[in-house]
This record gives sequence, C-alpha cells and structure tokens, in this order.
Amino acid sequence: MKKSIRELGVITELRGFALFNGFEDPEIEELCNDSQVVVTNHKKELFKAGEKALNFFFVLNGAYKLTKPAMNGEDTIINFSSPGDVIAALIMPLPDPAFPISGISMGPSRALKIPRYNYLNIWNRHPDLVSRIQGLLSTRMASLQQQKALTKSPLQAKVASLLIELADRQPSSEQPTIPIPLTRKEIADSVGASVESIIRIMSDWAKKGYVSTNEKQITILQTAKVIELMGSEF
Amino acid sequence: MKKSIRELGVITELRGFALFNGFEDPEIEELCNDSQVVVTNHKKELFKAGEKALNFFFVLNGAYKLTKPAMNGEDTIINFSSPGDVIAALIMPLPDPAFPISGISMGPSRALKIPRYNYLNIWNRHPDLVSRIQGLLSTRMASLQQQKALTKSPLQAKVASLLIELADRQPSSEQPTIPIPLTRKEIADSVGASVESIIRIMSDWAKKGYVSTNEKQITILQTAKVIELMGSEF
DNA sequence: CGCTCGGTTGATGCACATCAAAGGCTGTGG
DNA sequence: CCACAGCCTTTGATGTGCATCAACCGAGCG
Repeated sequence: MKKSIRELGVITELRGFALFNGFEDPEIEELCNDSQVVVTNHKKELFKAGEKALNFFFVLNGAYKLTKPAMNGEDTIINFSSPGDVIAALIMPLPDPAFPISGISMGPSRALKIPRYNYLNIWNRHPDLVSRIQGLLSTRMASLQQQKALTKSPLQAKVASLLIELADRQPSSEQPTIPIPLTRKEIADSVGASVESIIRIMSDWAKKGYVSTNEKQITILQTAKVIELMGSEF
Repeated sequence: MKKSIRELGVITELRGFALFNGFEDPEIEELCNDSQVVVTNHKKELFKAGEKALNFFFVLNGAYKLTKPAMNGEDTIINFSSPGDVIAALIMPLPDPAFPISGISMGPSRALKIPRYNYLNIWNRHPDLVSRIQGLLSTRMASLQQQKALTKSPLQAKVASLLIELADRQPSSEQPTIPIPLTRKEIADSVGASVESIIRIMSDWAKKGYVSTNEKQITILQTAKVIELMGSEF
C-alpha cells in the first residue's frame, strides 16, 4: 500500500489523461508528491460529507457518485465522476475546508488521493492546470444549470437528459453506452424521483426500443427519440 | 457614454469591493481597460443566452437575474447576482464561448462590461484574483448543489431555502432583509413552481408572522421558524 | 438455504399544477 | 383627464403526475 507512485507506474497512467497533457514525468511526479492510490470496492466511501478536506482526488478508474445526505436519510446524487475528473479541487483554497458531499464508489474503482498543500503550493502555480480544472468545473456547472432548467419538465425529460449527458462523455462507436453501472435507484436519486417511477419509464422505453438495459449496462438505441423526450432542449 | 472609467470615479467604486481588496488604482485601471459601465432599467436584457460571449461582467449596483429559456417559453431563473458578483468569468477561457444564460436587470442597475481578452491576458495572470473568483464560484456551486439536494423536499422547504440564502448575503442588522425587489413570479421561476403556489405559501407565512412583504422588500421576521421549514437542512 | 438486493407491478392518495375570474397599481396614449 | 393595457397579486375549483404502500420474483452470496 505504501509503494511510491512512481514504482506503481501511475505516472505513466496519468500522462494518458487530458489534464496532464504536455507535462513531463518529473513535473507530474512533483504534482503528485505524497499522494497515494486508493482502491475502493462497490459502495465503499472514498470521503464523507462533513469531514475536513485534507485531500482532493483524481479519478483513475471506475466511477464515483457524489451524494448529499437529505432529511429522511435518503441521499441525493449530485454528480457522477468518471476517470479524468478532479474532485473537491474547488474547495482547496478555502480556509479549513470540509467536504460538502460524500464520494461513494460504484463498482471497483481507483482514485489518486492528493494532499491539499499540493494544490495550494504546486497545482495553483501552473496556469495551464488551473485553466484545465476550470474547464472541468465549467462542464459540471453547465450540467447543474441544465438540470435546474428542467425542474418544471416532466420526469421523462429529466431521465432522458441524464442518460444523454452520461452517455455523451464516452462517444465511443455508434450506440452510445453509459460506461458506469447504474441502478434504477441511482437514477431516481439523481433526478429526484422514486425508484418505481424510473422503472415504469425505463420499462416503457425498453418496450418501445429506445434503450436497452443488459445486466449492468445501459445502451441508448435511438438517440434521436431520447433527445426528443427532453422537450427539444439542449 | 464614452467617458473613461477613471473620469467617472469607477476605480474608487471598485476599490470598495472585496474582489479588488489590496489592489492599487493603476492595477485596477489596467484590469478594466476598454471596459464600460452599462446602465440598465428594470427588465432590460444585459446579455442574451446564445450570443457570443465577447465580454464578462462585474455587477456594481442593483441586481440581475440569470435565466435559461425553457420549452414552453417559460424561463427558469438559475441565479441572482448582486453587487460584487462576477458573471460569465468561468466561460472566458473556452474557445469561442457563448452565454449559456441570459442576464436581466431587476430594477435599475449598473454593471461593468469587460472585454474577454482582459480576462485572458490580465485577470488570469493575477493568482489572487483567480483565487477570489474561484471563491465566488464555489459559493454558486454550493448553492446549486444545495438546491438539487432539496428536489424531493416539499415546496415550502425550497422557498425557505431560497429566502435564507438571499438574505444571508446582506447580514445587516437584526431582521434579515432581501436586498433585491423580488416578485412572487420570480420566486416561482427560481424554485420551479407556479406563481399561485408561491402566493399561497407566502400569504400563509405572512399570516403566521414569519415574514413580512412590504411593497418591494421581503423581510424575514422569524429566522428560526423559516430555517425549520427547510427540514433541518443546512 | 435463507438472506439481502435489484427489479417489477398494481392500487391508492396527495401536493401541486392548471384553469378561471377578479381587483389594484402603473404607465401610456388619445 | 380618462380609458385602456399590462403586470402583479389573490382566491377558489378542478385535475393529474408522481409518490407511497404493498406484494412478489429472480439472482447472487455467505
């Protein structure tokens, strides 16, 4: 567990992400000083809302859901983080920051846990890096705003919007596929609905051939139809 | 209209905002090169969703609502900007950016319109400035996340949360007051509800003495009660 | 083998939206 | 100066999308 980042070949791995494009190995190594790779199993908590934020994270592999606890014990899912995402960077500059949300693994995942002072002393000094992180933030912000704009839309529109957004990140081949194992309950927690309602919608769409939901993977079969359900937004 | 910023005494005005704390007049003048003060009347559009974003804005005075057009012609209010806020800074670094939302004046207001290249060439070079802007962003992000976490809560909770948030920014004396002229319709558009529902809630609260709504000003009389209505969140 | 977890389906109820109608207030033009 | 239009507010009557409750099934798993 306490092997150095370099030994593990993580540097090479990092070089493959857009965030570190153009950086040399020694630079990357400096950025990740004192960092460690954390491996988490399904449903394991990476960090917890309310804790002091002494680190931030870079997702290497798998996926994490970021949740906020609500009144009745139910959690709301704020966001899904995929490989290449930076988590909690925005709050690093605050004095004595605390995580506003929890991060929970979806399936086996790996993340790089980086000390806060690295951000303050090293990351912050690289204008390129700061600028790229702002780009990620911009995307996240746009997504939240888009969701807020859909509050008055019927539930179908919200689900459609979510599926399109998640699938978009991985514009692989023809059939857009969602690269994370997503249960109905997680969709429900994300759009603010009940499991049963989501099931009714998804079953309906599957019957109509809009989507297909093999074991742990959701595939969008008729993108045009799904986009139409969003209410010609986007 | 084409008077220089300096002549108008804007520099002095800017020095009063936390964002420019510690900056000298010549520096501020450089930051605001080629900028102009825009004065807008009630309901006038400062910028429009979809337009190319050749500038960003700094709110001097009054208030702006940031809205996103929705399907039926109805607009959703994403955010309220008060004096000291920076608008659209986040999208400046993007290649060929466009405004994702519209900015509309609430009552007579003034904003400083600053060219995009100022941000790219000058603002971006001041680590302090970038860091403070990230602080503003962090607040906005937290607000959006908070709202998302409330989707499953009853309407009352959403309205309460909105009032508390808006009042918090101006922690003047004892009675928290909302410093912007806010109609029921605007509250409705912000929390994603109908005007009628908002009216019923506000009338009820006024009757119970939780809030008072003199002409164009909303005052929270019993903060504790209102916070309680949020469902012990926050 | 019993357990938990994800999925599914139908019946019932409620919190809101929607519709309808009306009064006050402001500005605007004849 | 009055009439008219537009905006904001209010109240009541009616409708509905979705939550909630309850029950059941299949699959993985210790």
